[in-house]
Amino acid sequence: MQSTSHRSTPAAHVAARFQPPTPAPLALDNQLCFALYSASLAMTKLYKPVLAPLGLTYPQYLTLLALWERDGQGVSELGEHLFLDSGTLTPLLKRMEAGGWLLRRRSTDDERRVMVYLTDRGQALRTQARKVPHVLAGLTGMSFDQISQFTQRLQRLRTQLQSPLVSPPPAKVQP
Amino acid sequence: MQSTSHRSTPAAHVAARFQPPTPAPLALDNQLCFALYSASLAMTKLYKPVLAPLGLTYPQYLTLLALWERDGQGVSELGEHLFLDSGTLTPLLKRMEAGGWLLRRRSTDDERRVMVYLTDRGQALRTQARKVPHVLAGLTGMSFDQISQFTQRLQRLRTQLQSPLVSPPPAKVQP
DNA sequence: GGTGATTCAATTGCTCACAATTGAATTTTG
DNA sequence: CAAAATTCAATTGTGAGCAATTGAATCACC
Repeated sequence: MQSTSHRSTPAAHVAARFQPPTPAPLALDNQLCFALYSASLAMTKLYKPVLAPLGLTYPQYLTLLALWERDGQGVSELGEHLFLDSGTLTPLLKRMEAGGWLLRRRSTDDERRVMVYLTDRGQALRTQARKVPHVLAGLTGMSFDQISQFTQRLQRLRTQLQSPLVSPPPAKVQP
Repeated sequence: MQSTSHRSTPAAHVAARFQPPTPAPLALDNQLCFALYSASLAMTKLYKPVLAPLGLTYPQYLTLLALWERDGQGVSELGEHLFLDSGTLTPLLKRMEAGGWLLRRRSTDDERRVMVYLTDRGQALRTQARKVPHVLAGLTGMSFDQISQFTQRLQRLRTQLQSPLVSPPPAKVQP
């Protein structure tokens, strides 16, 4: 039996283990996207036990970071900072409101907007959270400087991904 | 009204906009975790329109990459490669089976195991997918070398996150 | 060779993440 | 000012991601 690809029955698949070695471009370990994806999942898993005692999930913690930096943001404003949309934030914020971290109040100026305010409890947590980055920095085994540089590189990547280049600029005149 | 923290009523929060500037360690943009998280989301969004014509989601595409590299893996074996567990993979693989990309067959050797085999359709897609990394590389505006280096850095980070260091080794004798 | 521990995938329940749509509020235009 | 377009958050539906549990199959040990 050759390693060519005439295998349509389930039975034939059982022996189907050998195939021409995957050319490097498609190997999982050569994918930037997979390295990013799996590293991000690993980071979430690392944060989980640190945040669980505080009663927070990872995206909820990020939301608090954004609110500690600026209290009283609208939902979409918050979404711009966190790169999340209302479909994600609305239920998340409702859970956080139920948990007593924040309040959601419709703006009096513009009743379409819903403003998000930290409660005293949400404010107070900032003190507790101050050690979180240090704990995590310790867990990564990276120096402060390494972390800072890597963070900046990822921010640049994010920016590039968000405004992707058109590979060959198609000579398009105005329609 | 001072910027101290006696704000318990909703009304008081409406004016609560000014606070002592967040010390750098808690700023969203100084968090490695957030840079990683948001870059990963941005990558997923970039892939979406590229994969949608193929009928694949991003995690499904990663699963195919793993299977193209080695057909006929067990669920947990696949999970080790993708860093995902059965709770994630089982429904994902069922959807992919329903879509005709792969087959799930219980192993005859060990009936606890479920083996995953590509169908002809799943195999055939590899040819189509060959251009995907190039398309994406183009969109990132990074050179092949830059991509490769960044990928390796992220893999190292992932490894570090997965086996975190214990900050001060607690002098613990055997119990 | 039986039994107790282990190893599996599957399931359940919860939380994101996002596309697409809805409906209300606001702004722009005629 | 009234109609049309726009801007909002919320909702709906789908697909992850994972902790915890279940139940079957296998293995280890006596």
